Amino acid sequence: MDFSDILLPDVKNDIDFWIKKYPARDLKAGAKVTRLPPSPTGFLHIGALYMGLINKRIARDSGGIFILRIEDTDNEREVPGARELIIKGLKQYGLESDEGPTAGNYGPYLQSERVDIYQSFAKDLIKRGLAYPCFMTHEELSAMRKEQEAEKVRPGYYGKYAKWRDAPKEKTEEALKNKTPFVLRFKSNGDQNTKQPFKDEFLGDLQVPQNDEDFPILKSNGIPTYHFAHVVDDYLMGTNFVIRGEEWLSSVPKHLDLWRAFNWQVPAYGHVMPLNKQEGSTVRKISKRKDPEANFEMYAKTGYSEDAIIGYLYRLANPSFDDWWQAPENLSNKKLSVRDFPFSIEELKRGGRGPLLDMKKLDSISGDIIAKMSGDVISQKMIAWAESNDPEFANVAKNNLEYFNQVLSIERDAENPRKDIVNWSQGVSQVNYFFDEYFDAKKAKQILVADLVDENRLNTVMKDLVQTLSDDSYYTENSLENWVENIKKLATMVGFAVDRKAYKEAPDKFKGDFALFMKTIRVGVTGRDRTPNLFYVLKVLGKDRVLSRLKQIS
RNA sequence: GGCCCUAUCGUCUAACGGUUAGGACGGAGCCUUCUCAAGGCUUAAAUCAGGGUUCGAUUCCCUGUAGGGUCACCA
Repeated sequence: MDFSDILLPDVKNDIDFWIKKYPARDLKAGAKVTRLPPSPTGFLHIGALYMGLINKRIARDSGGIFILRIEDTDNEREVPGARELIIKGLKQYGLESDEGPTAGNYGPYLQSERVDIYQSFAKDLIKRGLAYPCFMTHEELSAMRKEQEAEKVRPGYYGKYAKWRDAPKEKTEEALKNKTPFVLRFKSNGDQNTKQPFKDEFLGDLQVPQNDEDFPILKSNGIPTYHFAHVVDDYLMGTNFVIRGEEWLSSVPKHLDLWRAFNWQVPAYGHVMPLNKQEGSTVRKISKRKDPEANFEMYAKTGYSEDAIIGYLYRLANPSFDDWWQAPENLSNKKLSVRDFPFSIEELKRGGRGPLLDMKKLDSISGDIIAKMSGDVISQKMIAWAESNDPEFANVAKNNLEYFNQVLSIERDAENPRKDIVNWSQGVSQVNYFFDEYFDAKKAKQILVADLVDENRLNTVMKDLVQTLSDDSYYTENSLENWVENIKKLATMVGFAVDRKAYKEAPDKFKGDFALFMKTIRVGVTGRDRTPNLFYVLKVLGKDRVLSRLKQIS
C-alpha cells in the first residue's frame, strides 16, 4: 500500500515539474556556482562573511554565479529582521549575491517558500520506498538514546533501533488514522562500518563511513531538515561547488546518501576550517552568542572599515595575501585596494586547525589601508563613523571641517605617511585634542608640574611662552629647518638648554633640556605627550588656540 | 565515548624526501629624532612524542598524545 498521498496530500507537482522548471545553467566551462546559505537566527556572523567572501570570489573569478539562500526552516530559532540584516551586511561588505531573495530565476531563495518543492521530492522518495513515516515521540526518542548510552552503543535511529522502518502496514495505518504526528525519515541502506572515498576540494582524499541512519528529511510540520533542503536546493539551483564550514564534514555521508537516492551528480564539496577564538587555554569555534567579535556590527562600531575586514579575511583564506599586500610597489600604491587581491583557490587547499582571530593583524592591515588615504578622505570617513557612534565629536568636527581636514593631513600625504590610526574610534581619540572641546588643561598641567618641578616655574614658563609664541613666524614658517632654528632660539630665551653637552655639564643652570622644552610646548598646547611633529601641530592649531591654551594652564 | 578532521615560532603560515626550517603580525634592541607614528637595521622565537621506511623525514607509514568538529523533528 502506498501511503504517499495520505502522508503528503498537498503535493501537486511531481519532481519532473520542478526539474523542468529549473533547467541546467548555461555557463562557460569551469564556471563555479557557489552559494552562501545563512540561517536568519541573528546578526551576520563574521564566519558567514568569511564564507561569503570565499564563495563570491570563487564564483566571480570563474565566471559563475554566487547564490544567497536563506535557510529559514527552523522557525523556532528565527529572529525577526535577521534576514534583512544579512542582506544589508553582505551588501555593506561588497559581497552581494548574483542570485538571492532579490533576484534570480532559480528561486524562491527562501527555503520557507520552497516547502512544496521539498514535499514533491519527499513524496517521490516515499513512492520509491526510500522514505517512510516515523511516529516516535520526542520522549520515546530520548528514552531510546538513553538506552543506547547505557548499552554503550552508538546513539541514533538506525538498524534495529529504526522502529518504524519496517513497521507493519496496519500499524502505520492506525497511526495515520489517529492523526499521530510523524517525521518522514530517509531509508538508508548504508553500513557504518564500510568506508567510502570522499574527495574534498580543500582537504583532499578522505575516507568517510557510509551513513546508516534513517535521519529525518521532513519534520512533523512538513518543513524539511537541512540535509534534505541542501541536496534538493543545490541540485535545483545548479550549485556545482559547495563550500561550507568544516562542521559539516561529518554529515557528508548523509548528503551522499541523498544524492545517490535521486541519482544526481554529486557536486564538488570543499570544507573550510572555521574561525576560532582563544579563551584561556582552550580554542573554540567562534560563537555567535558568546563572542562580540563574531558580530560584524562590532567591527563597524569600533570603526574598522569594510576593506580592513575584507583584507583580513583574505589574509586568513590566502596566506600569500601578505606578500602581495606588502610588496613595495603595492604598499606605496595608494590606489590599490584589498579588493584587487588575486585570490587563489589553491591556497584554500590546506589543513590546519581553524585560525584564531588576531586583532593585532587586523589592526596592521587596517592601519595600512588608512595610511593610503588622504587627510580629506580620513576626515570624511571618521565623521561618517562618528555621526552614528560619537555624535558629539561628529558635530564638533563638522563645524570645523576645513580645520579638521588640516589636522588629518598632518604628515599623511607623504611618502611614508603616519600609521597611527587603525580604526575610527581609536582615530578620534588620537586627534580630538585639536578641538578645544577635547583639550584637557588640567591634565596638561598635571603632566607639566611633574616635569618642571613646581607650579611657580610652570607659570613662569607658560607666561614666557605666551609672550614669545605670539610671534606669527612660528605658525607661518614653511621650512622645518628654519622653524627648528627659531624654536631653539626661543628655548634659550626661556631658559632651556639647546646644547646637550652644556646641559649635561650644568643642568642646574637650565630649566631643562631641549626635549623637555618641546615637551612643555607639546603638552601645553595639546594636553598630550605624544603628538605629531610640533612644527605641524602649531601650524594647524594656529596662534589663537595656542595662546589661549597656554593661558588656560598658567 | 564512537566517528571524522587536524598538528611547524605567541599568532597566521612557507618549505619536489636533501634549506643555516623562510616570511608576516606581535615582542625585544639599535639607528633616526622635539615626543609619537612612520622608516631603516638587528634579534629572540617552532617542526607534539615515540617507533618505523629511507643514505637522508617537517614532509611518507604506524602508535600514542593533544586540539577541533560531530553525534537533534538546529542549521
